Amino acid sequence: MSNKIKIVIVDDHQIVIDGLKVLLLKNMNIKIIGEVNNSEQLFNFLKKDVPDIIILDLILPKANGIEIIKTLLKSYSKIKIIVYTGNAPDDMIVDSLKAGALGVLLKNSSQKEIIKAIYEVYEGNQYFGEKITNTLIEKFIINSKNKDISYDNKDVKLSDREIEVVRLFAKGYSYKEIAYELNISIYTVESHKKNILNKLELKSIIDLVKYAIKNNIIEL
Amino acid sequence: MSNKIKIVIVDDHQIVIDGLKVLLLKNMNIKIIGEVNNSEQLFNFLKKDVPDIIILDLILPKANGIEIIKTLLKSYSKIKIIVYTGNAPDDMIVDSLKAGALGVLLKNSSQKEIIKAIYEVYEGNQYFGEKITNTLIEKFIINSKNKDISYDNKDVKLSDREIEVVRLFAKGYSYKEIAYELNISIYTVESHKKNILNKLELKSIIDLVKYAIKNNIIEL
DNA sequence: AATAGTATCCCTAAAAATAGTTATAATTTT
DNA sequence: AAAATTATAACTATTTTTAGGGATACTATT
Repeated sequence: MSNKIKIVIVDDHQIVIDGLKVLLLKNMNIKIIGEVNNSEQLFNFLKKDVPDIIILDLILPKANGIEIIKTLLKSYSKIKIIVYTGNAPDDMIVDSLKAGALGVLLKNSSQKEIIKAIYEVYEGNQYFGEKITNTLIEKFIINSKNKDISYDNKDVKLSDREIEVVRLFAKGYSYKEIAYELNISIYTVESHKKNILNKLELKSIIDLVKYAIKNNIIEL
Repeated sequence: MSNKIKIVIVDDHQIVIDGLKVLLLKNMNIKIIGEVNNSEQLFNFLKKDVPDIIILDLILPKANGIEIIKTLLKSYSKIKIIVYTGNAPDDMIVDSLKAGALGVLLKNSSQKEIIKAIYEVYEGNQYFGEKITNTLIEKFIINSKNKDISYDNKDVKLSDREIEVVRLFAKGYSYKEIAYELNISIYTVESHKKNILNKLELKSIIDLVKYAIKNNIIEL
């Protein structure tokens, strides 16, 4: 290998970056050209230098990992993305693959696995860490076949007002309380909720709570 | 310092352990005597060797960090605990302090901070990482003053059946669906729910969903 | 100028959830 | 052996939520 594989690490936990650095610096074919803690820093960095591979933590503060992947690949379609995640829910991992990530590693992966993932992904192949369950891969295959269209629709954005309504629902407020809090009619709250559920293709308030947590609208 | 400070690291992400090891091994006064990935391994380890300080990730698979701290301090009251966490919600951090943790570090802490935390906590002092907000500390102080009693009550354990009911509620099932799923009467589901809410001092299903997520009963 | 989206409000019937109680058999703990 | 907990079941009245509609005014966007 004449040129080293250029890598950027994106993780909000410094210790993870430090750990990865120590681990990857041992390898002569790999060069870490950047380390950033959030998506903003990442996009700023890319203006200056473009890596072959980005190792991306899916769960970053105030950012949606899936959105990052999509935005990234729109502008830099040649960058290979390895999702490197600790506690991300299965669905999110599946979504990241659908968004275009090539590799998935869990944060309890061994050194060997990480290196292997980098080589595989560098060649343009998919790589799944050992502990990525078959269930998850199946989910991905099934979903990617028949749900590719509906997935794009999930790009919908809620209006400020709607987000406010979601926030209050997720905090456990009733229709009545939300109406009072926002100084609007109970009917309006109903309408908002119906619209929100439609937009997001969700079924119930329970789903709304989970959505609110996933999207940093409320704190768990 | 004649004897080295003995430390055990508890984290389900190997990379975090690796990172911490590299970082702490530079320091001559500190010795890592153990590294484990979950609470089971931790308690097994402690049967053999007891450290001065445990660096504990609050969010571990299938375990409640707060419970770990309480159990730990019951049997090993001299161990100092530093909570080392990435994405744990504020309330959980507050709870960990109330449960007896001495230090709190976020995973984006600098090396200096980590070392400082270890020294401080070793001396028996509290230590909060730089980015621990004042709001959080205030929360802790306020809560610890007037809510110490009600906190102890939170030690309540749900029965297996109750956990099952929580799980289904948190997945968005209705009373009817739960009754059908568990082959019991809708009235029984009602009773269970009422008991659960009472026990946990929760108000609504929304709270139940959050409880289920926090306690790893469902995946987000 | 037409279209799409946002924010607001209204109505009703049916379904579901809640609050307040009670009760009983079985099991576990003290 | 007595007390507490668990799992089950029941009833009723009230409140809340859901699932169907429709409707108007304002703001962007095309």
